[in-house]
Amino acid sequence: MSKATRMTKQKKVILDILRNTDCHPSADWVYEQARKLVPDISLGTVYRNLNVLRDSGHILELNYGSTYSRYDGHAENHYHFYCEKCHQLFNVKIPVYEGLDKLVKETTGFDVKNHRMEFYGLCNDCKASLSSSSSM
Amino acid sequence: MSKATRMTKQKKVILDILRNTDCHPSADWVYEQARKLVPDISLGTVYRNLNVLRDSGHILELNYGSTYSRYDGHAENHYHFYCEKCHQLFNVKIPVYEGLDKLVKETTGFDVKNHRMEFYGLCNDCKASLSSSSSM
DNA sequence: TTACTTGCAAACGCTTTGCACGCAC
DNA sequence: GTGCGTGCAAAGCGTTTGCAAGTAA
Repeated sequence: MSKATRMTKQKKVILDILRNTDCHPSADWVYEQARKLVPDISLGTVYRNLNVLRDSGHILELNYGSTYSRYDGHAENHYHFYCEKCHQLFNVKIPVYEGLDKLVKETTGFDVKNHRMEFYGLCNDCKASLSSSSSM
Repeated sequence: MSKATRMTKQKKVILDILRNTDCHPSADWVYEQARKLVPDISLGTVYRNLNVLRDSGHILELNYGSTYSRYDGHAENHYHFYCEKCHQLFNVKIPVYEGLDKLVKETTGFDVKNHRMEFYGLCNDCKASLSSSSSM
């Protein structure tokens, strides 16, 4: 399906970083981490590889909630929660409703391949810091 | 909840445009339409008002699927379908699962306020143009 | 009158890209 | 050896913002 895709040191490092984190980092964060292992890696290379890995289905690009994309090294579909105060992304551990794709396919006639769902609100820490009036 | 919010000619025009279209336009498209009614309106004003209207809950900002935001003048929650070929956004007419917010609230403990869902795939036109091999 | 809103244009921030060199295959 | 991937830096592009003038309340 995709082009040759040569496995370079840089691409391997980027994929490893994403696979071994449970947060949903920005391209810049990945770049900072990658520099510890490949000091002369460039930000352009990070972006290029993130796009390649996204296109080949190895990672997810999450582009809601803020002005920049975040990436997720776990490509199986799952839902996310976005905290509107601290802007963190969390995984939501409820089952993915596969049947929804079929329902929408029947309703619209479109060729539905997958779906995404994001929940919005306040995470535990931010909820607490609000209810205790001002925390500092 | 929000500031004074003065009703200006510009803000009214922008809201009217969004209320009276069934597509999900970009800021630039809104700007082009608004110029027909207020010729000397500026793009900065369009962006400022879109943000004000979004913050006051009058419109939705949809920022998935591409590098720029689209806007929806119908603020009640509903789901969307994004065509990966022609990049159009469509409304999906299935009921909104309000219970999901409660489920996630119970699962995570977070203060869940709302959720969004987007389906991805090919719309009817793009599906047809693919199945007929190459249309040109 | 007051201070929110505007038009203009410059600046901003994230992302992409052109180029020549380097390296995986 | 071939041509895809890289580092570097500049450009691209959607969006935001500082400022002085305009205008809704």
